[in-house]
Amino acid sequence: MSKKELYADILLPLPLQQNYTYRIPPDLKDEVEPGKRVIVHFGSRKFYSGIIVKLYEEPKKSISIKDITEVLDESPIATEKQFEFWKWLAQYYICSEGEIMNAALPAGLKMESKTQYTIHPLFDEDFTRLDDDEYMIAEGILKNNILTPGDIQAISGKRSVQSLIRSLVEKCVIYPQEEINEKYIPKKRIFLSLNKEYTDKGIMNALLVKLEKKAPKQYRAMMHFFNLGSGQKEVEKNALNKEVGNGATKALIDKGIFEEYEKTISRIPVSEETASISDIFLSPEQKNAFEEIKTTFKEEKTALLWGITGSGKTEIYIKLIEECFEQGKQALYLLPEIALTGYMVKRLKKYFGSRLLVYHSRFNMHEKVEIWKKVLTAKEPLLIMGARSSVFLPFPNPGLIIVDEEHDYSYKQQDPAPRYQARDAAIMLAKFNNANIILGSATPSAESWHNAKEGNYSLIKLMQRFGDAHLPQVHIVDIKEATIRKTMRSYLSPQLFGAIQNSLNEHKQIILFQNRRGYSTWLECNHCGWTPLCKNCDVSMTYHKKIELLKCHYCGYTERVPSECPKCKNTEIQMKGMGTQKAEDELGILFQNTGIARMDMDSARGKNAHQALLDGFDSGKYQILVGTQMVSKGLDFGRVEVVGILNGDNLHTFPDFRSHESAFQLMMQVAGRAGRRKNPGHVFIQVYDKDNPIVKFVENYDYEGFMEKELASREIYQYPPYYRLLKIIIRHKTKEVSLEASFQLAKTLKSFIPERQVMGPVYPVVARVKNYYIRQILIKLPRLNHLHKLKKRIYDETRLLNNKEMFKSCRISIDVDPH
DNA sequence: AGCACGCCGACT
DNA sequence: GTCGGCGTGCTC
Repeated sequence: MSKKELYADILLPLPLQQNYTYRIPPDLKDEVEPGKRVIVHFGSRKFYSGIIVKLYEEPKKSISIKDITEVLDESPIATEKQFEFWKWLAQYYICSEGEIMNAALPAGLKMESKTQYTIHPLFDEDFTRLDDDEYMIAEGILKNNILTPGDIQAISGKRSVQSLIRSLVEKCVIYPQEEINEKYIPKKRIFLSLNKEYTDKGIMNALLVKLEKKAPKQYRAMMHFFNLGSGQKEVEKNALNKEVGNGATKALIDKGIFEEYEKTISRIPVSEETASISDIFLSPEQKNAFEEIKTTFKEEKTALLWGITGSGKTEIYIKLIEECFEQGKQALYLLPEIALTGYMVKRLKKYFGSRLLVYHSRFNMHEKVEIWKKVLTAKEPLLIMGARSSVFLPFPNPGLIIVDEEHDYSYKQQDPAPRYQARDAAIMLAKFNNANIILGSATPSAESWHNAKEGNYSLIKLMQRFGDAHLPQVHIVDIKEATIRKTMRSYLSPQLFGAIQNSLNEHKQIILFQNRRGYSTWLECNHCGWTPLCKNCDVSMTYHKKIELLKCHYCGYTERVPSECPKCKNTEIQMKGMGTQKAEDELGILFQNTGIARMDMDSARGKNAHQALLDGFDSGKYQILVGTQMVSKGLDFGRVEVVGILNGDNLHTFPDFRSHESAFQLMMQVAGRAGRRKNPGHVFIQVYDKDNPIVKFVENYDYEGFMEKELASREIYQYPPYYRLLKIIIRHKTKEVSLEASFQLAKTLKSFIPERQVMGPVYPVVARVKNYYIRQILIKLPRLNHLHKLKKRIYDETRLLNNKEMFKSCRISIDVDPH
């Protein structure tokens, strides 16, 4: 062991621009290792858990270096490979490594100290020198021994308690203390096993004979023990109690027949494989695709699997996973978040059983930590099905990455940094690990399609529907005409109405798509045209019938519905536009005695609500399902024959360069829900503009035709995939400052970026959110290799602007490859 | 991110 | 004149 001092660079889960150096005290020298978590003192009082990224003997020139307080882990919880990956992501998405780590680690592995107050050791219980508030706190601390800042706030009833706390500490009443606790708690259960002397068969038999006569309950307990344990030598105490009651179990423990002990158990559910992969037979087309994909992998290229809905992509994935398993490696199967709740997981569980782990946001932190650790220590093949954040799992040896529904925008993280695109991150992850990667979609993104056309990816096609299934027929319905002719029934054209009616008569099911949630989109005064707007944001409020409130979909602010127009005192306020709630209501009137379910962010909230809705639909409890985008993903119902898109003209709330692409993808996706089994389905797209070119492409299932046209316009207008985008968002509490800051920044940017590539500054579509005025600048960058330098320059310019006196309180964020 | 310090307006 | 608001800078 070297006598030199040892130092470590610690990565903290905070948006800090650099790592911080700590000294390793001699007694911890043997415990430290890159990848292990440590507790460090950071700032004036707080303790945090950080990760050791590097150890070295020469200290950096720094004024003061603190010691590491504690080493948390016995073995590393992150790998050096991950550090590389994080570093690349931080650089690419212009954020700090701390922010990446924050997104990567499950909450259970991150710790932060909490301040608590105890009785001051010098407290003399002299209350006369205290004022009223101080007196109450002193009483409280004597009663409870420990108070949190929240307790102090509650007792005093004050909003701000800092000065109160300061004076109490000065007067030796309370004493601050930092408490840091491991958040992850292993799940422990009490188990019972036979005491050694009873493992002898003769003794056990004698005991059983005795118990059978004298203590029938205990005899039953013994029998259950052998049953429940099913050959195992131990059984969970609770399980036995449930069968025979506490008394018998206790008696057997007291007699010394059972030994009682605590054991950590896993939260990861165990499941059996119920189907064999060798029973999957690929069609000639699938077989072909499978071989093409393997050739692609040999060439170390990314595979793009373009397969129409129902063409059997999943079977190919399963076969690929099997091959990955044969090499003893892990496979990652990425899916959009909501697709993970459904049947996809169930379907793969059949083949992979306990070798399949699921990872998404609805798992609690304890479960996530266990999955993290299981992946980290995986020596055997594992399949992880997960949402975007699962690209951060600590795979020791990933062999295959599947990005299904590759075009889905939910792969891009929007708001808190890091604003990463998980599909792109997955490609990088594969590169870092020499893993195979396949992107799959029925409607590949413009980016991936372009990459395939350029030869960067290999394109593999699946153009036939599996089995006897046919593609549903698409009907474009002109509701402008129907409205003039007054043949509309609520929001349904006669064609769609008739189809629903027929379908119901034949006991089939219907899915309707409406891309707005809430009841009506906005309210409007009949006389003066006044519309209620959110007081914090520049958007109109949406009426939600169930809660009878107006709600802002941006900040969540709610308001009562006005009984009269505040402008002209008119009491006739009309509801305009339709949301899913209204659609549900009106359908209920049109189709009485019909089960109607609504699926949107409001109805599918909570851990099980989404699944309950789907189960209800699957079991036939509901005949009609009406919903937002949620109904377009990962649903597979055999009895759906009719799919209706109520308003095919404006699927997108905002016009942006991607709105055509996403409208096309969305309609194709929704259409794919119909006729997934033997019966041909029908898709009705209601439009006001029957010449809408996107709808025409959908009608003919002409993906290639659409993409050709779309890419041509992207090239002309310099949008992705031909150019990269960088969106700079400037926010400030006052309008003028946000204006001036954005002008100055745009001017600076134009000094080193060609002027026509700097768009703006402009107001975004919603120019004020949560009382912040927003401006944005869009930068278009040619697809060159040396973008890191340019990005750095752009970032530096934003920092420079931020440092100017006038713009100190501007919040500037950069979104790389925005959506 | 959290916290301390410091500078301005509304109260005793 | 103080209290408490927020804006600013720093954290190994």
